[in-house]
Amino acid sequence: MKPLFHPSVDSVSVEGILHALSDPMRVAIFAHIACSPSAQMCSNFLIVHETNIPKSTLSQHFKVLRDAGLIRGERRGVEMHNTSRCAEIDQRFPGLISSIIKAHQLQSGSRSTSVAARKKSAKASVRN
Amino acid sequence: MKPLFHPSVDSVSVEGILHALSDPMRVAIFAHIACSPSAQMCSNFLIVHETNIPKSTLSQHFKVLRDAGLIRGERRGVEMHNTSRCAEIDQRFPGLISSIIKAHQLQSGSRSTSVAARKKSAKASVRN
DNA sequence: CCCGTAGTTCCGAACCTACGAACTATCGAC
DNA sequence: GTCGATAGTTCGTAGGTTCGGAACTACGGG
Repeated sequence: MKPLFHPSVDSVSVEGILHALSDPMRVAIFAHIACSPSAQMCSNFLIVHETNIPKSTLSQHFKVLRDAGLIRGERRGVEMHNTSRCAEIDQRFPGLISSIIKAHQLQSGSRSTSVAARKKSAKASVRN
Repeated sequence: MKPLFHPSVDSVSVEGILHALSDPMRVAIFAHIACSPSAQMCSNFLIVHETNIPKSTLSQHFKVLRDAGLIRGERRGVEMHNTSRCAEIDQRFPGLISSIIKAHQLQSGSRSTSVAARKKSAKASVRN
């Protein structure tokens, strides 16, 4: 099988990171990985079971996060172990990731909006 | 003419901000506005003259930044004055904006890549 | 070898984005 | 007032991106 692509630390771009994290599903996933102490496999997420998102979409989201350099994926037998690359990135862009995560948690704490609902409201505001 | 839409401070979302700033042209514009002490009208930007981007595209970029709650636009006669809403946002998401701007400057400082070239390279990496 | 599980790839439909052309609004000159 | 220039917006469309179902690959267990 094709080996997974991971960008080198100094080829990750701010735009790439911001793009990857500008999706509610992906920030949620990334926040989960970044916060958890141990590696996580793809499908063991609250969000995944809450929203029963299709596998293909999920796979894409993980790919985007990998391509942005935010996470590292490692095949372990049949399943995939994902770990955050926070430390590396923090060295290149100090404080970036942590302040995004902090803001994300602040938001999801203060609002009772679900992950699914959030996306629509974002698009609705465009039409004004 | 239709009055400009600006979201209230507490209806701005992290995703919206990240999306708006995940475009090289828009971060550049926003960084310029955020750093400059006085209001700026639409077309007085280095980037605009460097890349001679069409007006319609530029207008869209400004709209995205406004809709994300990052800037405030004010019609002053025939031209438009844009000011950053950093202070307001910083109150809601402390440190978010400043760390993004810092990262952006760090990147554009260390790399000699032009704004125009950056976008392509981001897309090229997807195909691996 | 066969089956179940975990992910990936393919592809069509829906959605988003860039930019030229046509439009609106305001100011200044005549 | 009307003509023209300037600064932005809106519209339409071609090209690109994303979502998700169906079909596929990889590995492990029985």
